[in-house]
Amino acid sequence: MTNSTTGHREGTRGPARFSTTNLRDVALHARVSPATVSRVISENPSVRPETRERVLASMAELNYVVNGLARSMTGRGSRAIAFLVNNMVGPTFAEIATGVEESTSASGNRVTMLTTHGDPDRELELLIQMCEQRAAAVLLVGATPTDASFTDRLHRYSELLASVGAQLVLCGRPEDPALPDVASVYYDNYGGTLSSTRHLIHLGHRRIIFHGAATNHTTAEDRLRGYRDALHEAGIEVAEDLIIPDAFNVREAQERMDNILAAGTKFSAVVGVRDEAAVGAIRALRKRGVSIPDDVSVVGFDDVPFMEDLTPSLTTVRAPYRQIGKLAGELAVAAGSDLHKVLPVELQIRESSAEARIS
Amino acid sequence: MTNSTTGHREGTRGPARFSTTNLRDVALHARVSPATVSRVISENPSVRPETRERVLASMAELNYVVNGLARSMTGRGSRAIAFLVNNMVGPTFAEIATGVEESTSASGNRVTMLTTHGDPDRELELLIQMCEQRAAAVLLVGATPTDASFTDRLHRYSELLASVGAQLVLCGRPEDPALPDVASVYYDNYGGTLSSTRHLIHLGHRRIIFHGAATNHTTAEDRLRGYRDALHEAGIEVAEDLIIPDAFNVREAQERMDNILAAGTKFSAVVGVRDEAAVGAIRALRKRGVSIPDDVSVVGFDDVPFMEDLTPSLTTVRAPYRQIGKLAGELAVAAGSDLHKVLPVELQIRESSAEARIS
DNA sequence: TTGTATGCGTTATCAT
DNA sequence: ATGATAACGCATACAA
Repeated sequence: MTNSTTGHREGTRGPARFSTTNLRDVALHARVSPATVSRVISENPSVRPETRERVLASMAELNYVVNGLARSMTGRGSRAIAFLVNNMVGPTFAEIATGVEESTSASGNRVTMLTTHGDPDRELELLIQMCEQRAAAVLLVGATPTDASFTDRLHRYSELLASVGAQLVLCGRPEDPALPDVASVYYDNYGGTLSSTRHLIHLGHRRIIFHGAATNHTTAEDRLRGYRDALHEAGIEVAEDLIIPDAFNVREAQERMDNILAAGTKFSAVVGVRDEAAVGAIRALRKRGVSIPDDVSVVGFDDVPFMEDLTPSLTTVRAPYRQIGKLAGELAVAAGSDLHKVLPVELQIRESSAEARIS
Repeated sequence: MTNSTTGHREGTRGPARFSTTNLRDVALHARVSPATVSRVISENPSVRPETRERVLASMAELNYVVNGLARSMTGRGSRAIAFLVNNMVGPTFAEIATGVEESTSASGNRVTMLTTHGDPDRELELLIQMCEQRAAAVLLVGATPTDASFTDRLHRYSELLASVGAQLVLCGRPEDPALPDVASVYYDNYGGTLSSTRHLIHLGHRRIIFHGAATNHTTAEDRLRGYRDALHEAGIEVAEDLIIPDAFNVREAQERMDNILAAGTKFSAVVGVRDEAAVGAIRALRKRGVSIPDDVSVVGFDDVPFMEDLTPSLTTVRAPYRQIGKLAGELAVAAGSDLHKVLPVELQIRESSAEARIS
C-alpha cells in the first residue's frame, strides 16, 4: 500500500511517478527483471513455475495493478466505445445502451456515456475528447437534425475519427447518402406510422391528427411521411391543420391538444409521434370528457413501459431498440461488409384504437 | 492522413508505433522541437506567436490529435468514472446516470457504464479493469445484497481501489458500518413505505399486503421495515401471510397476486415494493373484476414515468434519483468531509388509494 | 528460461 | 524563446 519511492529515479526530469506500485517495483521485490514480470502478467508459458510463483507473490504483496493506460500505449489495451446521446432520458436510451453493452463488453470494450444536450459545440468537443482517448468507435445515438449543417458536421467527425482509426456509427439514424462509409443502424420509422395510420383508416377514421410533427429530425420526419403516405394511398386529403407541431413531451402534447379542442377542430383519431405525445393527448382529451376509444382513437410509437397498463391500453408501434444497440455495438467493434442496417418495427394493436363512429 | 514512418526508428525493438500522427511528426513538419509543440498544445505563453502559428498549421495539416492515454501516463489526463450497475434497465437507472454525468462531466471526467448482471465474479473483474484504467472513482449503483459475503467483497474492492487512488462510492445503498471510509448516497427507503403505509392505515385499512418482499437487498429490506413499523405503531399485528415474496417485476407480481386471490386471502390494500409490483398487482386484481380503489387500494414506490397516467393514477413514493446520482458524482470527483448522505423521499398521493370500506 | 535494451507519445526540467 | 533529454509504465526483440 505504502509506496516507498524505489530509488531508480536518478534525474529530476520528466513527470513525477504515480503513487501506485509499478512493474519495476514488483521486479525488484521478486528479484527478477521487469521483462519476467511482464511475461508472468501476459501468461507467457516460458517462465519457470517457481519464478512465476515468486512474482505472483510479490504482485499480491505490493497490491500491484497493471496500468491499462500504459498498456494501451503499446497497442495492447482495451479501447473505449463512446456512446454520444442527446440526453440519457427515456426508456429507449436504456434499451439501446443495454444492447451496445451486450455486444461490446464480451470483447473487453468499455462503453463511455456522453451527453451533448443538443449542443453541437459540446458534441464536437466530446468527439475530440474521445479521439484523444483513442476510442475504438463513436456511436451517435438517437435522432439528429436533418439540416445541411449536420451533414457537414458529420463529414468533419468522420475525418477526425478516421485520423485516429475510430469507427463512426449512426445509431437510430439513417444512412447519410453523402457519407456511405459511415456505418448506421436505423429502424423503420416510416413503416411504423404507415401501418398505424393504415390501421386507423381501416377502422374508418378519416380526420386523423398527427401529433408532434417536426421537420428537423429524421425520426419525426419519417414518421410524418408514413402518416402522409397512408392517407394518400387511401385517397384521403392531408389536412395541414391536423398536423400539429411541438408536441414532443407529455406536457407540450397535452397543451397542444387542449388548444385544438378549444378551437373546436374535428377529428376522430390521433397518431402520436411518440408514446409521450399520445399520452399528452389522452390527458387533454380525458380532461374534456372525450372517451377513448369511443369518441377518439389514439395510437403511439415506441411502446415504452406501461403503455399496455393504461386504460385503455395504448395501441403503438414497437421498435427493437435493444437489437438496434446490439447491432450498433457489433458495427463498432468490427464493421462488417454491410455497414447499413434497417430493422423492422411491429404494430401493437391494443384498446385505444377502435372503429370510427358513423358520422 | 497517410503516415510515412518518420525515420526516427532505428532499432526494431519495442512496440510498433500507431498509424496516427504524433507530436514528433508535428515537430518535424513545423521544424521545431517536440517540446515546443507540447508548449503550443498546453497553451504555454512562452512561445513566439509566429512559431505557434506554424505549429498550429502543421497540426491541422497532419490531422494531429493528442494521445490522451500518453498524457494520462504523466498524470495530466482526464480520468474515468466507472458506473457499475446490475442492469441498465428501468427509469431509475437513467435518472441516476444523468445525475452522475451532470456533476462529473464539467470537470472533464468520463462516465464508463458497466453491467454486472448480478454476477459477483463479473463485478470483481470489471472493478479490476477500472483499476487498471486508473479510474478516478467507481460507483456501485443500485441495491446490492445484504449478505455478509458482500461486505467482504466490498472490503476487498475498497482495498483494491485504494491502491490505485480511486474513490469508491455506494449509490442507492446505505453506508456500510464496517467500512465508514466508503462514500455512500442513499435515500430514505424506510421512510417511504413508512409514510405510504401510514397513509393507508389512516384511510382505515387494516389488512395490507406487502407485495414483493425480499430479504437479500437493502432496498427491499428497508422498505419492508417501513411497512412493518407503520403497522406496529398503529397497533396492527403484522400478518406474515400478507407479506408476499418474489414479486419484483410486473409479470411475477401479477402471478403472485393471482395466487393470493385464488387462495381467497382477505385484504383491502397493497403496498408494492416498487411500482412494477404495484402494476402487476393491479393487472391481476383487474382481471378478477376487483375495483381500484373502491375494493382495494394500491400504492407503489419510485414514481416511474406514466404512473400518474394509469387509471386510477398510482399513489407512490417519489425518490430523488437524479439528485442521488448528482451527489454520488460529486463524491466521486471530490469526496468532501461528510461521505454519507441520505436523501428524503416524498409520498405522491393519487387516486389508487382511498378510504377503506366499512367492513 | 531470463535479462538487457529500446520504443510507445507525452510532459517537465534543465540548459541555451 | 527554444532545444535536448529524461522520465511516466509497459511490452517486445534480441542476446545470453
